[in-house]
Amino acid sequence: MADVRGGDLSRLRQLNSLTAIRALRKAGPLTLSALAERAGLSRPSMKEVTDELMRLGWVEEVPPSQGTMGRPARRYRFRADSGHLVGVDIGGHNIRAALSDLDGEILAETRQPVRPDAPLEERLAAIERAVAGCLALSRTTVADVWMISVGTIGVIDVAGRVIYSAAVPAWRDLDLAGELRRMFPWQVLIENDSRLAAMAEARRGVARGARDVVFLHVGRRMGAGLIIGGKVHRGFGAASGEIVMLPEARWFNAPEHLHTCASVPAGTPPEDAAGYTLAAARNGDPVAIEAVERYVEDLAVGTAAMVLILDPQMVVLGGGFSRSADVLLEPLRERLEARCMRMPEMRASTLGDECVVVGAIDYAVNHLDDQLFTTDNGPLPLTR
Amino acid sequence: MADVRGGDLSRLRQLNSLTAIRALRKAGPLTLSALAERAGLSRPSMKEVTDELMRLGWVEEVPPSQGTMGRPARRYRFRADSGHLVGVDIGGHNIRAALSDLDGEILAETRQPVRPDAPLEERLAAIERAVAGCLALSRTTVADVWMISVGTIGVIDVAGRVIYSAAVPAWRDLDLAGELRRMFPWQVLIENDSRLAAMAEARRGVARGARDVVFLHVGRRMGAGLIIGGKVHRGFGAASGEIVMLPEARWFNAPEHLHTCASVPAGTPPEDAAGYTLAAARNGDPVAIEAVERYVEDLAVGTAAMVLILDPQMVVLGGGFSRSADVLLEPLRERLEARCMRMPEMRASTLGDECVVVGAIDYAVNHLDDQLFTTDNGPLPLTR
DNA sequence: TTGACTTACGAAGGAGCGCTTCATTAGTAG
DNA sequence: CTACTAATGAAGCGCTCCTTCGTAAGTCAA
Repeated sequence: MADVRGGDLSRLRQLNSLTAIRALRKAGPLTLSALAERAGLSRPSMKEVTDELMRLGWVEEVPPSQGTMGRPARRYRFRADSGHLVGVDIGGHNIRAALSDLDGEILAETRQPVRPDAPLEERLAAIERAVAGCLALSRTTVADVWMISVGTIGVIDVAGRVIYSAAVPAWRDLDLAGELRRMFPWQVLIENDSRLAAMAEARRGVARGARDVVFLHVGRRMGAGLIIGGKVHRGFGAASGEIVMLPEARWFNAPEHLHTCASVPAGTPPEDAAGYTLAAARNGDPVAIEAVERYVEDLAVGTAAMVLILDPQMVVLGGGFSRSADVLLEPLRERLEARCMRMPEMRASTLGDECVVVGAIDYAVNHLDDQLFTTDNGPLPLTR
Repeated sequence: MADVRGGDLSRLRQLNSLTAIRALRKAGPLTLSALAERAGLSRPSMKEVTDELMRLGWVEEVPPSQGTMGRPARRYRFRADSGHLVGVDIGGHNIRAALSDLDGEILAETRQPVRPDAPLEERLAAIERAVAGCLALSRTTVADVWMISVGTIGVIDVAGRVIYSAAVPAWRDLDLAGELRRMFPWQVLIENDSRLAAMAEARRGVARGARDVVFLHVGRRMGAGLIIGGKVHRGFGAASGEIVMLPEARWFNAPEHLHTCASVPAGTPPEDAAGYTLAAARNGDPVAIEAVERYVEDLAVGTAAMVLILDPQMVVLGGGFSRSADVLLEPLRERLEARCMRMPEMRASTLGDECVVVGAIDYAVNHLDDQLFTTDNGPLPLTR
């Protein structure tokens, strides 16, 4: 409804160009006839459209497919390499970066370890190194990149300023968007990491195709990301998904059950304790099993709140502990069934550690699509 | 993004027609020049567009405004009366109906009392009487109406079947949409009453203009309605907003604090007890004040869950008890401030008892707008 | 009442975009 | 080598919007 606007003939051409681009992005290389049919245009018209798109660098010809009847048809494909996107995951211990083409196809990935208590400069330098590494790996220059999309823990306000970050002390009150704009001459997007992970699941993970998704980040810290109507739901102050802050939802202290389980041998480093408990539960250790049960019991309360409030199509279990989804998913389902009106589908994430970087890329692709296909902004967003 | 599609010249005209309609709906009667400017068209083109719209019955001329410089300009207005919408609120004790024009301007309203335990036939007959009354009052015929939009308590599935309704026994498992289609030859919409009330607040009430709104239905029964991105959020199985089902959210039994307050004289009918307590608290009765405090304490938990999860722009306090918002709103705000990361604006509903009927109308208008302005469906949705 | 000024109207001519049609071309199948 | 298939490219048409310009219908001031 927002993007109905009138205009002259050139607008029609713009619309048809975008339709063509979209069809090519979705369905790979297409012949002129196929493209024309999909877009509802005649072939001669579509020819002009593709000619223009080729001139502008959005589309290129590929060799015709062989072995077909009749004269071989030209085929066109979207030039996903006419621009590039960078995704970054700023975690406590690691900074991951990835570079992708405009389709979100990942072309290079790097990782830079960083101490959680590293001062600001060190952390920013690590980001710069990670991104530079990606560019070098894929032989891409700064000018080839259009957008950088960053995910980080904590609450980031609408302007890209870090409001709150329990895990990374140096991060608090930082104008992250400003820093990034200083470092890179690209459009800057910033989002909370749980929301980006949710995005990744909804676009290429186990929740592909679902419009309303609740993503549970279960790990040493708890978090949640919401996809509503196929889009990241940030909330008015970019503070959505913070159910962990509500004591009655019992998320905040839930991981304690796993960390302090009596089965864990003394001297286990704290970051390994939960993993140990989960493994022990898998192997039948009754003490560990009980700890996991208490954990899931708490986890279920906050999760039920989200399910009851939103009635999502799917709940995805992600985050560090989701490697133990075999021990967690079934008990969680049982407890939710007792609490919820309508049970959503429940699945475990399969994307692993790259899930936030990948989500950052997907978020950028989504953003780009909006810019391209929301016909409001600007004349026509085609470049050379 | 979903509604970018190519097309020929007629599509451009369609786009421009819709733009004109939208401008006229939003900004009242406009001259040709004003209209052309808003739509970004030249005057001659806009003239043709309006000519066509007048031929089709969507638009009509009004007398030119006087006292202006230069030759008086023709003015056009959207003919909101070229179609009508019916809204119905099926409550436990009352059935309300309203008839509006396409702008949602209410032209007639009726109310039919009905016993909560009335059998199905009686209830359906009351609906029919209420609607017929509206038509008679406004001298509208069945053929003038396009759509009926119904709000009712309980959970209604996506197909319009009542899944669950604690308050109205006869309602359970009813194919309400089917019944309504049998009764009226109109397009049928069904929604939960809390969601419709939320819609009313977001379109014409205290939350006007807000995109993300949490509406609290506080009364003898508790409920919630969500507006996300300016639209009613139903959830995948139309079961959103049911936080009352979660014991830990402490909504379900919250009204008990008001009903069983020691200040209430013996013999007070149960439906008046809460009102009595709230009034007593307003007058400074310490026992009642304490009961209200306990009530708000519980109310705040479920509300905080919604605010933390969604981070809405605004929370609206509605439902029967919202008449006592002066006693409730401030304490609720205090408790939320202690729990939430970012405080949403908080307001009390002002729409009163008609809020659900009005919301039903607004929902229908919204739906109509979607049909009109989502350029996908059908050729061009213009009628005579 | 008249003349200057302002603003809208309506008709004419032109440009851009998409459509249909048809002869031509480049393959495969027998 | 011929028949068949399917895409190509050019020509001509119609629709929608644009610009331009002379005309019409008001207000304002003398």
